[in-house]
Amino acid sequence: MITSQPECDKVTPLTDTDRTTPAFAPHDHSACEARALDEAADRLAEQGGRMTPVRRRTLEILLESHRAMGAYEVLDRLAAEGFGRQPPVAYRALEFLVEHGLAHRLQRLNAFAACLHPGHDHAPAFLICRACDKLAELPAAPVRAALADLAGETGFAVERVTIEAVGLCPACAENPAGAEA
Amino acid sequence: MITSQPECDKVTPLTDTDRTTPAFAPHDHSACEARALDEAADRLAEQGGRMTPVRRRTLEILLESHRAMGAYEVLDRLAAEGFGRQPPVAYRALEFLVEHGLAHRLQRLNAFAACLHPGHDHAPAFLICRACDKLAELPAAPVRAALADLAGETGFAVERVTIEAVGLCPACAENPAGAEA
DNA sequence: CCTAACCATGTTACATGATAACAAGTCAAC
DNA sequence: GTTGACTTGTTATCATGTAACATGGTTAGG
Ligand SMILES: [Zn+2]
Ligand SMILES: [Zn+2]
Ligand SMILES: [Zn+2]
Ligand SMILES: [Zn+2]
Repeated sequence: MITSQPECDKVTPLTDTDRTTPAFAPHDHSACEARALDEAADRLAEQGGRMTPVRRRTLEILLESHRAMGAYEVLDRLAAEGFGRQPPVAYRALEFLVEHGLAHRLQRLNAFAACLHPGHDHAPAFLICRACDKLAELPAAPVRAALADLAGETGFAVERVTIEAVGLCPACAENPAGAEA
Repeated sequence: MITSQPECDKVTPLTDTDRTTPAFAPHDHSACEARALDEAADRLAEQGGRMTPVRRRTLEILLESHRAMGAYEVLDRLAAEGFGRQPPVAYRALEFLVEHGLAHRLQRLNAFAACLHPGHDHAPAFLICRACDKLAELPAAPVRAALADLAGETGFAVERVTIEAVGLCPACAENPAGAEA
């Protein structure tokens, strides 16, 4: 089950729970954040991209919560910290992160989220909690395989797939009021 | 294979090809269009919605091509035909169609497309050709099942899923120039 | 028939999301 | 130290989506 979908096993050993529910389950988030930043730096070194101040700060902002953030929400944060206050500032940093596999774009929300497994290329499925806005990345290989089967019958050549589910995370399902931060 | 995913078999018998590749394969499109309109009317009768002039015209516009259209593109068409020229006119009609299962919203494109199988509730996967912009609806039951398995492990309760693939349709794969209309 | 309630349609104004085009600063290579 | 690639910033504009309100039609009761 694990071998079919390579996940981050180079920097820190992860339990099975870590792989699929890091956002919903309580966890040591500062470690979570630090690990993602480390892996991001590694990945950029391999790829040749430059981790500049705006880009790093943008990634840190995305990593603070397990939520997707709108570009303008990110921009406000950047502007407040002395970076530029015009939309392209945020869009360019976000675009860079997405292109280098350090963040994902969420189509359903017109928003962006830090990638939790930046160690390698991957195209996960997302679970978006409509109550607390948290986000989980799932290994989507089986889902993609099912889709590829169907598409193959029609002769359609799939290049990129978006798989995003909206629903309730375990915490919010139990406690329909405000879930814990 | 067919029984697990109910598809339109009440109005016109459909071949297997009709079910999955109506947009990419050459076909009698005016029949295709007429059938979808009929089924839409039936469905609305069951549900109690009113098929008013703007709504009908909006659906017809979406049905003309097997493409997704932006709300403002629809609005231009409506305005040119004497309907209102302000955004809410188009958005309201489109929202109505989506709510009643007569059209779909494409997240990747910020756009809308007529449903080709409005006979019943369904949540298909979409194949979007990046060359000719045509669109196909696939029965997504197997894909959804694969996703439900994964989500179930995390305790996440999936409510709605978006599955959209971008790629090349058979015609455009053969002929990278402009495919036939 | 008249009216109240509801819904559909239209408007204005605004909020949010995204990009084009250009100017200026940084930095390494030569 | 100058060239050239890249990064960051700006202004201006476009695209997408909604809130709030006014008007007009349909319909059920009186
Ligand atoms: Zn975390
Ligand atoms: Zn939640
Ligand atoms: Zn057709
Ligand atoms: Zn095509």
